Amino acid sequence: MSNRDQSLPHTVSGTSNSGDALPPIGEHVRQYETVRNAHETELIEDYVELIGDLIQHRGEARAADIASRMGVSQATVSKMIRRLNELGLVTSKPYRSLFLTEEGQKMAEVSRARHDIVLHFLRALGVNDHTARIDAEGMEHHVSNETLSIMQRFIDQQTQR
Amino acid sequence: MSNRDQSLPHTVSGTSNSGDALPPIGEHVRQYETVRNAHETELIEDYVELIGDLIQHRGEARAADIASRMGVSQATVSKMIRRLNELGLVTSKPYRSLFLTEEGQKMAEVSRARHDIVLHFLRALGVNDHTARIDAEGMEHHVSNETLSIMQRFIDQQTQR
DNA sequence: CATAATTGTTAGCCAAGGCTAAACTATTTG
DNA sequence: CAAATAGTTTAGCCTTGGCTAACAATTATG
Repeated sequence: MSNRDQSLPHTVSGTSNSGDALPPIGEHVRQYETVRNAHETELIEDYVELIGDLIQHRGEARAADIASRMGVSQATVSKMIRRLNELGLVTSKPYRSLFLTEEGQKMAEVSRARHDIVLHFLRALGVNDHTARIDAEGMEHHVSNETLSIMQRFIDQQTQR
Repeated sequence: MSNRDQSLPHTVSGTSNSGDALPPIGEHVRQYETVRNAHETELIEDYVELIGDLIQHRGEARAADIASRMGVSQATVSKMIRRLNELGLVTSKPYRSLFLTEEGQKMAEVSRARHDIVLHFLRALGVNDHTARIDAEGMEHHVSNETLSIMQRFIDQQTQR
C-alpha cells in the first residue's frame, strides 16, 4: 500500500480509452495470466541478474552482498539460493561464494540485455536517470520482445543522429 | 517459469551498459524496494480496475465475471473481495454485486488512466495492438508519474500531426 | 412452485517470499 | 593459535494468493 506519488499527470487528452469495450474474455484471461507468470520469474531473474553483476564487477557473489543490495535479510537470501540451486541456475558449496551455471549465465545475460534496453530507452525518451533506473527495474520483466525491438530501434534513432 | 519467447532482439548496439558500475548500495536497495512495494499493490489495483470496468461496461460487477475474466477460481475472488472490503475499497453484501467506495473509485480511475496512457503510448511507438495490451497490463504498475507524463507528451506529438 | 443450475462462501490445503532468533563455519586479529 | 567478528544456514513463524471440495443462497425453468 504505497505509491511514490499520488497526483496523476493531468488526464489522457484526446485518447480516452474509458469508452472502449472490454477485451474478449479469452484474451483478457491471457493478459492476466501473462502477468501472473511474469510474477513467478521476476524475482528469480532479479537474483540471477544481480549475481551475474556481482561476479562481473566484484569477482564474486556472496550472500551478504546480495542481501544488502536487495535490502533483504540474509536468511531470505539463503533460502532463495537453495531455490536457485534446485532450479539449476547456480551452484554453491556451503559457506562459499556462488557461481552461475550455464543456464544461469544465459538467464543473467538475457535479463541484463533487457534491462539495458529498457533503461536506455527511458533515458532516450527523456526520463531522468534516477527515475529511469527505478522504472526499468520494475518494467523489464513485462516488456515483450516485440516491444524491446522497437525500443532498440528508437534508441538507435535518437543516438545515431 | 516460462517466458513468452526466448530469442533476444539481437543485442544492445552501441549502448552496452554491462560495463557500468553497480549503482551505489542505498540506491540499489531503493530500486528493489520500489518493485516489492509495487508488487503488493498490483493485484489490488488490478481487481479494483477490473471492477470499475465491469460496472461501467456491464452495469454491475459480479464475482463470477471477475473470476472468469481473471482466469481464477471463484473462491480466490471471494477471498480477495473480503480483502478489498477490509481495505475500504469496495462494499459488498453477500450474494449481491459489488460497489466501489469513494476511495475505490479513485483508485480505479487512477489505474485506468495509467493503463490507458501506457497502452496508447505503446501503440504510438508502433507496437501492435495485441502485444501492447499484454505489455501494458504488466507495465502499468511500474511506470512513475514522471515517465507517464513523458509518455503522454509523446502520444500527443504522434497523434497531433 | 419445486427442483435444477448458477453463483457465492467457507474450510482447509499449498508454495513463495518475507522475517527473527539461534546455531554453525570461516576469517581476522591480538 | 585462541578468541572475536563476520558470514551462512536452519528452524520456525507469518501473510498472500492460488487451489479444491463441500455447502449455502439465489435465480431460472419444466
